Amino acid sequence: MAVTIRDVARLANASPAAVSATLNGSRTKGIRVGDATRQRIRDAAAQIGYVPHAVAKSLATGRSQVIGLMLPYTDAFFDKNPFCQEAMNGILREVVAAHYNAMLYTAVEESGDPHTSPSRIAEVDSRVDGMVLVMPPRHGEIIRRCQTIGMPFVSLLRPFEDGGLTVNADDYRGSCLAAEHLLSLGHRRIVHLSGNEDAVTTAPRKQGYCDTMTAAGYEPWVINAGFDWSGGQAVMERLLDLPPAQRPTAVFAANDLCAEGAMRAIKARGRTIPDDIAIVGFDDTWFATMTQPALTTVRMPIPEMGALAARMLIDLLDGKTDFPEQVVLPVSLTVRQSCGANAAPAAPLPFNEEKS
Amino acid sequence: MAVTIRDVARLANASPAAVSATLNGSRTKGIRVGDATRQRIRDAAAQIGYVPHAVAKSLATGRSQVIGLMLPYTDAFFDKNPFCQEAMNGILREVVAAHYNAMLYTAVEESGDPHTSPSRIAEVDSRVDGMVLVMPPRHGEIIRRCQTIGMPFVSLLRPFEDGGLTVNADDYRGSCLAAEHLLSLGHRRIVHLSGNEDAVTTAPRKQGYCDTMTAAGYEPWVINAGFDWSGGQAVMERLLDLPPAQRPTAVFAANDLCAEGAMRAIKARGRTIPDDIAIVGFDDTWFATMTQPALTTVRMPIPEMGALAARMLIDLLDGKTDFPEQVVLPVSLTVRQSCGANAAPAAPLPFNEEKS
DNA sequence: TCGGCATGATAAACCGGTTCATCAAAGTCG
DNA sequence: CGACTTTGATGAACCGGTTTATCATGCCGA
Repeated sequence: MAVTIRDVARLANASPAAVSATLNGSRTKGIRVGDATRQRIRDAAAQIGYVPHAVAKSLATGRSQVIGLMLPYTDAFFDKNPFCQEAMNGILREVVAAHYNAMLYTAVEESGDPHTSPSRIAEVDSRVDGMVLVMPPRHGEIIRRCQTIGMPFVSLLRPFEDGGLTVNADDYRGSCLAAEHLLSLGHRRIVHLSGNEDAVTTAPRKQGYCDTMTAAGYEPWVINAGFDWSGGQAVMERLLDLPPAQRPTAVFAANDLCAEGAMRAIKARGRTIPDDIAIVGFDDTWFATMTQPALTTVRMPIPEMGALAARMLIDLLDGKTDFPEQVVLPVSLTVRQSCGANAAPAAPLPFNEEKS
Repeated sequence: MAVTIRDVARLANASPAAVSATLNGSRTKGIRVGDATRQRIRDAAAQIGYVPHAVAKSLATGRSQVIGLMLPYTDAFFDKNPFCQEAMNGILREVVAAHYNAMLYTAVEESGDPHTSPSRIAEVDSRVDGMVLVMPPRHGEIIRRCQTIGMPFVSLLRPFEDGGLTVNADDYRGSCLAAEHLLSLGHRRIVHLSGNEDAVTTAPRKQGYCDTMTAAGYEPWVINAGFDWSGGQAVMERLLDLPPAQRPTAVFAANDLCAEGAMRAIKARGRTIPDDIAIVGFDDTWFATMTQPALTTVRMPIPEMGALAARMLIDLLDGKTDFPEQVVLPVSLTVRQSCGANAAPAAPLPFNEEKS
């Protein structure tokens, strides 16, 4: 049923070798094809609708032109968090542009079933030329597997210590920006809702906040809330139970989602944002514009980070070696309404704006 | 470097055929292996860490255990709309459970570059056993390609007329539910913001609304706004310019995103939802719980639809044939605050309603 | 006229699995 | 005991490409 290279060869009165060389451009090694034959082959291929068999080609060449995407498969990330979506978007842009394809792998959190999970990791197999690892759980295990079978990989959002090429954002600096911003608005009792303990971003985000607070002469105040919004909500509810004098006047959440949870708790108590409590998030995913009020948040260039990781992997596969092992992309602060720095449209105070 | 089946055979003092039969369970046809040999082979394989070469296996068997996912690659869908994310989530759940893998394809809206797009479609190739088409643009073209090369496929959210197996939700019925609900709340001037003209869901959603309104003796009122939130916002702004007596008292948007846009416009004018204008959306993606107030919307079981589509494809690949060509899943109305039917509780509880 | 060389082309050996056809040995039955 | 079946095992031919090694030819200069 399928039309093979030998069919084309027969029709064009040529050899399979000549067909292969012709259809793959002239980058073939030892095979020379004359112009006349070349033309006959092209015509024949077009005539019978020849399409190369990608699997056979892959077996013969040892390259598949496919890169694997390893994503976490938990509600908090894959399902509900726009982060993965945006990262994937950036990755795919590069992958498609480089004429590669993407194969999806999902890493499960816990290997309760000792059969399933190792087998899924084992599937880091001959079908892909390399891997982009988007902060999968059990990252070390996966990396070790890649290393033992010689699979090239680039990690997105993972600690350098695990080895390999990594792309990260400057979490520490981002936290400094957020804390400095809130301090500059006059806040003193600023609480930081920190993220999942096992995430690589949690420690530097915590540290940046703590260092900034301490340097300014104020007490750091950290409560773990996780990356999910329910965590932010639960923690915020407890904080609102405190007597007013001990209550925070500002919240710096580890995450946009967590910030949203906190905002819900605040609004549910009839408090207003940013007047009663100011909020700053982290990530600047697309839905940070959708909260009420719109969320002031630290901007990570997520799609760009994904694109860069993919680009690095593809370069690596093409034999390039002259790039840094660890890339840290800069972050910035996107100021919207939730922090109170921007006057709300209903009550503008245009004369108070100060540049500094 | 790589360890092959022949290495295992040599070490175990057996033939490649025996190794293949042993490691693939006993579902092999003509090859019989004794218990002793079987054990030797298992030991040998474990000892030298044999991992089957998926590409070679694929070439030999003609099956790759990979299914292709064709997704639209436009901002409105892939980037900003949780729909694709949720559908993908459902699809992946089934794919992984069936020990398949997923390969990602992106369909671009317009083939401005005549080179890129056909080649991407041509990549519906030997690497996948079947395709799940998630409402890709230029659907007909892709389907035709699948049909000519005999690639099995299942479509998600596409017209029956294009042929093949399809999974849809009952858009028409959903619109009826929404319109009936608003009518029952006493609304008469209900405007429907309709979706992208080229989307398959647009017509039935429009129709359900119109039929319900007409049947109740009221004038249908449809304005095209598209699926993006900016469209909803722009249209709503124009509507708010109308004199109060002509202004709609309720909006039924084709989409949660579109509904959010409309809500923004309303809130920006200082109007309140649902007291001044009631809102109902469509889809019930996760962020419908995040709007302020929480959005009343028609629930499509998106992950379930994705899972079903994947399940159908896998069944098809396994040779089953006894299922309907066209599946239409039921929809329901999720009543939250934006329609005014629920007295707005001060404390929203939307976090727990993930299961239904 | 002959060696050297560039050109055009091909047969055959891979890549790493699966599976068909064949065969030896052992067990079963009349 | 001979015929027949079952069990255990294997060599070799696939799958559809790529690539190496080899060869035939024509052209050049000496």
